[in-house]
Amino acid sequence: MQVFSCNSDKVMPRVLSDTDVADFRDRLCEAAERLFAEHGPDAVTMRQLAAALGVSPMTPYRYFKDKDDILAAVRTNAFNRFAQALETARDAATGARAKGAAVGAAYVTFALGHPHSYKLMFDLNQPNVDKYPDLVAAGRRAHATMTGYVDDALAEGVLGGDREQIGMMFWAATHGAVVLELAGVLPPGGARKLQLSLDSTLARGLRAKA
Amino acid sequence: MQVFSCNSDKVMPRVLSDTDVADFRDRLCEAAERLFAEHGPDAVTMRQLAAALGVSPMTPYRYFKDKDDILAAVRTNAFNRFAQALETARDAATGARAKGAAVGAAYVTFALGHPHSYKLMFDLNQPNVDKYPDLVAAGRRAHATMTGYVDDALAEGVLGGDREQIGMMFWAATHGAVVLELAGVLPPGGARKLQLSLDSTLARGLRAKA
DNA sequence: CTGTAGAAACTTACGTCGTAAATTTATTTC
DNA sequence: GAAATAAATTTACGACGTAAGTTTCTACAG
Repeated sequence: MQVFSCNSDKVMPRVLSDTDVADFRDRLCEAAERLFAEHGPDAVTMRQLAAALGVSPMTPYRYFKDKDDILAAVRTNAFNRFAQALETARDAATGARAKGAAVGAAYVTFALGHPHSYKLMFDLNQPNVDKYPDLVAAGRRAHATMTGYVDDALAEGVLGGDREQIGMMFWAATHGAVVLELAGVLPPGGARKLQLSLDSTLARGLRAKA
Repeated sequence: MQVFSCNSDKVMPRVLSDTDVADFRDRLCEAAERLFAEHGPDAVTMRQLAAALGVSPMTPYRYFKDKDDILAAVRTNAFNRFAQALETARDAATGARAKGAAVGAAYVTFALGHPHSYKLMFDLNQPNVDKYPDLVAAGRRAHATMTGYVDDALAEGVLGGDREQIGMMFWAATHGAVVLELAGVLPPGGARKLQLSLDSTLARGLRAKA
C-alpha cells in the first residue's frame, strides 16, 4: 500500500500504486461480470474487455496473468458476495431453526437473483481451480457458511446426527433445487417452493430418526 | 435407409447412404467424447477431431453443421445412455421401494462412473439448447425416468403427496450429492453415502407427514 | 471400355482469437 | 532539459472456426 520515492541513486519513473492496481482490477472485473453474464465467458474476448475500459487490448495483461485469471477473479468475487449474503442472513436470524431457514432462503434468493454468477460459481467444466488460491478460499468460505449453521442446530438439539453429513444433505438438496430451476426444469419460483419442501421434509426425517 | 439408383435421365455419382452418414457421425462422436473428456470441449479443435478420424479438417462439416452441433450430439448420446441405465435399473427391480432405491443407485453409479459425460449433460453454461430437438428429447427421457418411479410409490401407497414435487425432491437431492462429489467437496464415494442418507431421510420425512 | 455429371473430400483463405515481443509514451529525479 | 524506466500501445504470430474454391472419385450413358 506504500508509495515512496526511490531511495537508490537511480532515477525512477511513475509506478502504479497498489490502489491503482486494485482499482483497475475492480473495474475490469465489473465489466467482465457484465459481459460474461450477457454472452458467456467464452464469447467475451480480451479485446472487448479492454475496449470496455477504454484501453488497448494488451493493457489488461499488466493486471491479470491471462484470460483464465480474469475468470477466476470474477468467480472469486461471486463466491465472496454469495458467502456474505449467507452470513448476513444467518446473523440476522435468532435460533437454530430460524438461522437454517434464513440461510436456505438467502441461498435461493442469491442464486435466482444472480443466476449468471451462480452458474459461473458452480460450473462443472472449469479450468484447474487449484491454481487460484483466492478462489479456493472464497469457495471454502461459502462452504463453511452453507454448512456451519448446522452446528447451531446440533447445539440446540433441534437435529441429531453427524454434523458434516447433515450439512451436506441440506446443501445438496438446496443446490439441486436451484439448478433444476436454472436448467429450466422447474417453472420460475419453483426452486423456492421445492427448497422449502426439501428443508422441512429433511428436518422431519431427521427428527423422526433421532 | 434406402439406397437406390437414380431414376432420372441424369448421371449420378456416388452418394453417401444413410448408414454411411450414421457411421461417420458415430465414429466422430466417439472420438469427440474421448477428447472432450480428456481436455474439455473448448480445448478440442475441429482439426483435432478430423485428424482423429484420419480425414481433412473440413470433412466433418459435411456431417455436422458446426462444432456446437457436435457437442449437442455428444450430449444427446450421453443423455440417452444415462436414461437407459436408469430404465434398466428400474425395470430390474420389483416393488416401488426397490425401484426407487435402484434408480437412485444407478443414478449415482452412472454419474461417478462417467463423470465427464455427466458434467457435459448438466453443464450450466451451455449454448442455446432449444436449437437441438434431439437433445431436448433425450433430456426429457432422462427426466421422465428420474421422476417416473415416484408414480409406482404413490400407487403402492408407500409415499403420499404431490407426484411432481416428490419426484423433484429426490432428483434434486441426488443431483446435489453427485455434483458435490464431482466438485471435490465430498471425498470419493461420499456422494453414494450422502444419496442414501438423503433418500432414507426424505422417505422418512414424507411418511411422517402423511 | 471412355467420358462425364455431380457428390464427397480436400485445399486454400479470411477474419478473429489469445498473447509474446517490440515499440512508444509518460513521469520522476537529477 | 536529459536520462531512466514503468506503463501502455502497436505489431506480429500461430491457431482457431469455417466460407469458398478446387480436386478427386464413382455411377452410369455411350
